[in-house]
Amino acid sequence: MSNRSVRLVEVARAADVSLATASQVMNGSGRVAEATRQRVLETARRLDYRPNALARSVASGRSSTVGILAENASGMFCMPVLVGANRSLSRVDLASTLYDAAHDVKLRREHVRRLQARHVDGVVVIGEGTDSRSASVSHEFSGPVVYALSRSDDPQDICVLPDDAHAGALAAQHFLEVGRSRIAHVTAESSLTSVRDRERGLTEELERAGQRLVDVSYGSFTRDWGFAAARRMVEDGSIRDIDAIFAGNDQIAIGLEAQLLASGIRIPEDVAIVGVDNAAGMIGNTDPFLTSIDLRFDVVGATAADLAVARLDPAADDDKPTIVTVPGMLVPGRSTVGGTTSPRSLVLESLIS
Amino acid sequence: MSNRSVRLVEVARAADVSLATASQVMNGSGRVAEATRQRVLETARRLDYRPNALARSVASGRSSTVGILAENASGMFCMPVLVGANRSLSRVDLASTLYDAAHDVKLRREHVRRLQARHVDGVVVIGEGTDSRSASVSHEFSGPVVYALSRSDDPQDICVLPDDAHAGALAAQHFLEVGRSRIAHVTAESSLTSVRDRERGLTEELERAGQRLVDVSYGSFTRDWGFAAARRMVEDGSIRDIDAIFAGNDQIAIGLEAQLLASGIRIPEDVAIVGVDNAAGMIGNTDPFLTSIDLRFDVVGATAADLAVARLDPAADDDKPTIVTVPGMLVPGRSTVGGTTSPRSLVLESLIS
DNA sequence: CATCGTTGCCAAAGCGCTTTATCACGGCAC
DNA sequence: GTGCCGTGATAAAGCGCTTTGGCAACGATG
Repeated sequence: MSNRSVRLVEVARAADVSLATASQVMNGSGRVAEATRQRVLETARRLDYRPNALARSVASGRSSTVGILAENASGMFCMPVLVGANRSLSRVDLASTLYDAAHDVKLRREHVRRLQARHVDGVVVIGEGTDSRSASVSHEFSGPVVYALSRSDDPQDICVLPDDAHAGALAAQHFLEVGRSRIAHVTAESSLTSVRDRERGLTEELERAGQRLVDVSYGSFTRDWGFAAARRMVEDGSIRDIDAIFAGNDQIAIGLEAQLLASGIRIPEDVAIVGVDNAAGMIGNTDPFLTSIDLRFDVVGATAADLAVARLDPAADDDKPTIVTVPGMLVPGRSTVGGTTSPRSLVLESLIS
Repeated sequence: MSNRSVRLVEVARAADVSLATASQVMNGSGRVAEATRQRVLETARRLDYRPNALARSVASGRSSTVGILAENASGMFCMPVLVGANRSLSRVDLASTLYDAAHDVKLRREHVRRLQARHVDGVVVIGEGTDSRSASVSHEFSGPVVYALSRSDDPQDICVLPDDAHAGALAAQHFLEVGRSRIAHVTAESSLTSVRDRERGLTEELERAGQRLVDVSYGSFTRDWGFAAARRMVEDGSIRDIDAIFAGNDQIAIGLEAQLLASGIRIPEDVAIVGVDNAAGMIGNTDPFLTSIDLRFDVVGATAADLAVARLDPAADDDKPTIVTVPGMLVPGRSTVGGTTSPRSLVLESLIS
């Protein structure tokens, strides 16, 4: 109810300068004597002046707003990206307006129009993962467009993705650190870039240590595939040749764990397991059972936003790496580091869903 | 790069009317002959005119934007609320700008200022649950402020919350439907409103069927509490008097399940379990093990937004129920309905014993 | 002393749209 | 013919700020 807010012109009047000068003081442009500048700032503070962002926008042509177009905001991975992007943006005093296409092409088009109508300064498109593709909207905007967690179908566009190869390398390093060397990889379709990249990172890092990957099974990102893969390994005895498994994601990892434990194989004593996604962390569980690689989606979002912000400034916009990757982080759990191996832990993790 | 967009004045010129008339056609105000109106609309379409939302805002004083202030966007429950609110808002062509206070009081204050500066038409504050309280910001805005998933500390404010009592009733109904009648309640601190409300709903519904609650244990919303409670029930034999447990949330439910299974009690044959939160659904798992009550946070968000929108219209804003509750929905899983004893359950059982 | 470059400030012209007050016009009643 | 009224359209005045061009005043320069 602090209804009528203070106008810049009132500040100017009170500070005994012109509106123009006051305006220049407020956004540090133009030439203003230090004394005057201070006087105006002081007056503004005294009157509790709040710039009217809207008027500013229409006058300057910039809305100080970045549009966020989520391909599907309900998706599991969207939130951290959104939060990261939002944090970055609010640091530089940019607002973000969210539009959720919810996988609906028609809705997405509408949203693009809305973003245009609102004259957002830039756009961050949030996809659903390394292997998701977004229809490019770059040509529909005059400002910068950055794709987070998705590849645009236009190779010119800037995409920010988690570093899948690095994730694989992290797993390899961790296994080596905890003394494992006979590693298997149980993952999803080999047609997926993320799958291939993770495997590449894993093998390269192993090779650097003079080791090599013992076994690879391609399937899908599901718990059932984890079950099946583990059963196969147990049945054909190949589990004997292995002391660690890098799982394509946490779902697979949980399936593996459950089946292995059921077959009397101890985790991590007999087989250590690392997953990807840090699902436990996502739902706020510290001290997880499963060691997992957090792909740092928040950083992906923040990076995308930062890139958009950087491109906002017309200066020096030439260096254009079109794919930017963000390194992940290994979150240790008892599935590799051991410690109290309570059966409880496993039950917990697998029961959650 | 469809750089320069069409101005309303160009539409006006092309349709051979004045700017004023065109403007009036565009937002249905003023008196315009039907023929003229059609001509203008047709011209606008032909030229692909997109109104400049910013200019409109500054001229009309309304920004067509609702601010969303999240107490902590990273919280598990925020996303669905946000998505729901956003969906509602975009239906009436309102943009939403998100500000995440991340539990930081100072940051929150800054965000409030930003929201003021941007002259948002209304605000939706997103809290962290029925028992979370939000500092009222209603007096800092001239427009409507609605609190979702949180109670404002000013009793005048409008708060939208999940219907905890209804959740309890749903659980009771479900238990009765699947033939259970000796129900226990394992939940968190009895000082919490949500806890008391859920219990009230549960007992009232049971009483309606001539049954009564057999046992209640208060603890906390953690797995460990679920364990402890189950152990106690097993040890003192009270588990014998029970054929179903309503758990305060999914974490407790998981703890219960794990411990009960470990004690050789079959789920759901011996004891059925219902949780609250639908955590499985949240991470995208259909066909969950645990039957759980989805509190419909998305609807909470949508309702909050709708209320804010309704209050936007100066007309008829008098009816003010300050607490609005949203009914939840039971999502059946195998912990009550049984069915295929999936490998997972088997694993769990064999693993424990 | 005339010239020039700085420095500090401001008047005024937008930005693209909304809204209000006004006006021209044709029909209708008297 | 005069007066009135309803209709449709418009000119013009904002909205609150940014930005440009220009103008004094001043010290430095030759």
